[in-house]
Amino acid sequence: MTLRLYNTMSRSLEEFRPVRPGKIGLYTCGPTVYNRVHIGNLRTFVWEDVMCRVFRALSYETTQVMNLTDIDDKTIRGAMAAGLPLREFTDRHIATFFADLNALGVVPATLYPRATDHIPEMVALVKKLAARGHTYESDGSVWFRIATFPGYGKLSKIDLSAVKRGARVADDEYDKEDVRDFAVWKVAKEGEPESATWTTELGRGRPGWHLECSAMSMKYLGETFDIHTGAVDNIFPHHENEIAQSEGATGKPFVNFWLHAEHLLVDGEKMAKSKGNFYTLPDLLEKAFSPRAIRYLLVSVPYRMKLNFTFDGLKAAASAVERLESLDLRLREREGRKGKEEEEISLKVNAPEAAGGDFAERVSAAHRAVFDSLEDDLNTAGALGALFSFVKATNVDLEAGHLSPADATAARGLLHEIAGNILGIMPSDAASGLASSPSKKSPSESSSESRDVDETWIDARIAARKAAKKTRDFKAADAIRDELLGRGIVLEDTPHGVRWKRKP
RNA sequence: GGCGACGUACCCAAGUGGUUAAGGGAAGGCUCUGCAAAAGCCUCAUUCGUCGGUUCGACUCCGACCGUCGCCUCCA
Repeated sequence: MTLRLYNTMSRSLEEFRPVRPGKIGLYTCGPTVYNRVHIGNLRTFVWEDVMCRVFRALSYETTQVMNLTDIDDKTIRGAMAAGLPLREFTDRHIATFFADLNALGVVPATLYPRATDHIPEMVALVKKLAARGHTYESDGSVWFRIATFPGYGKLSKIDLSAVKRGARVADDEYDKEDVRDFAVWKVAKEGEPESATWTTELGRGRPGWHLECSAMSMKYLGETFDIHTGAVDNIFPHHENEIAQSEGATGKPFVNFWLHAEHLLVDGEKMAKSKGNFYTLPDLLEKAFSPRAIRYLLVSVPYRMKLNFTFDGLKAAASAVERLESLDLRLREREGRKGKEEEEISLKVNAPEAAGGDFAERVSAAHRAVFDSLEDDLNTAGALGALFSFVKATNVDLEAGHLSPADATAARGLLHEIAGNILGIMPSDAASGLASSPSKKSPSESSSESRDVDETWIDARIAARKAAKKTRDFKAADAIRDELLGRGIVLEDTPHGVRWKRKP
């Protein structure tokens, strides 16, 4: 199987070919940092994270650049409302953005360039466009003249000739020749804060939206690079304008593969603050859902499908994650790390015919099945299906005593490789920063109080309960069980002894 | 109006021109257990929105229709 990706430009599945063998240059459209990102945003960022992990697992040396758009109308408005300098205002939102990514176990991008750190690059780009005759000035602002770029509309397939050319814009803020034209440089306006104004060769003002992505992507990835992603709403006008700016300036193809994630809906509707169905990550964590369950839900629907977010779905996701963790726990016990008591029993009971080579083959078959799905346009749902098929088969073997400790180790290896390293819904060997259990604390401030009920105390209580059971004092035993439950500790009696876990 | 996505069991969802239509959740049953809980197993769509067409054969290809959602203005 080879990697195939759905290219918005061609509207078809294409075999991926990198510009430079073995390497991938990836630009993932990042947030405008004026508020807390919502779970719809996070769906896109988590998808992009999985994409990077898959690329790296396929041995592509992947450079991921994600912009932070920290200058535009919204950030200016926000800064003014907050009474803060622009930079200070956007710093705060960048901090919560990273906190959210970290809480969901997103592996950081290679680079997070900020628009305001690239004013000179943007000015240079505008000058390049001007030199090639793509711009005009009006009232001190600089506009991109769409009419000079024949390919305009090729990504979105929107036929803008339907829009009346030369029509005076209903927009009373700016003057432009053609409704389709867009600003690459906006002249400073009355009342705009000093902190959001730059004095450059283009005058006093600020860059237009779109420009930062062209300037920064080409700076860090080259004038032609492999993959550019975002959500579907970016297709027009954002990405369309990026193409115009970039190709207008260089005369070269800008991007080879355009990938776009579908939106997340809540209860079948577009998420909107006015509808009361608007959620951020802290909103969900407060409801005691684990980051892993949230991530599972986001990953369980392939990126080109709309994802209908519901709390029922989130509960289902939490259960699915527990199934994976249960298997991991059982495998760990089979590996014999949980004490000699179990060891003796297994020796007595099983004398297992180790599945050995057969089992190794099953593991690699499962691995192949998972990657067949992932390489098919990042089909995460198919990958999960393959993973869970393996989970079921492994449970059956485990139950039948057919797994040797070495088999268990191999199975755990696969589990952690796929669910951990690739999908990020279990802890991986590489530390991912993904919290294992829900907590009331927001990811930004991780006060670790109440989290740790002392383990030696738990063990002591379990021992006491065992003693009580031995004397058939079930009342006392049950009392201890309830006591532990009250502290969030769930006991499980298994044939091999008691084990416990924290209540999810 | 223009562009686009989607419609598979109670919910989520993969997938294929032709042997038994993945998987997860829920539900029911069973095993285990002092009782529980947890866990594991088993069961759970003769059928893939509707109607036509192509075909020896379609859920999968084509067309129409119905329905849901989105973009076309800021938006992940």
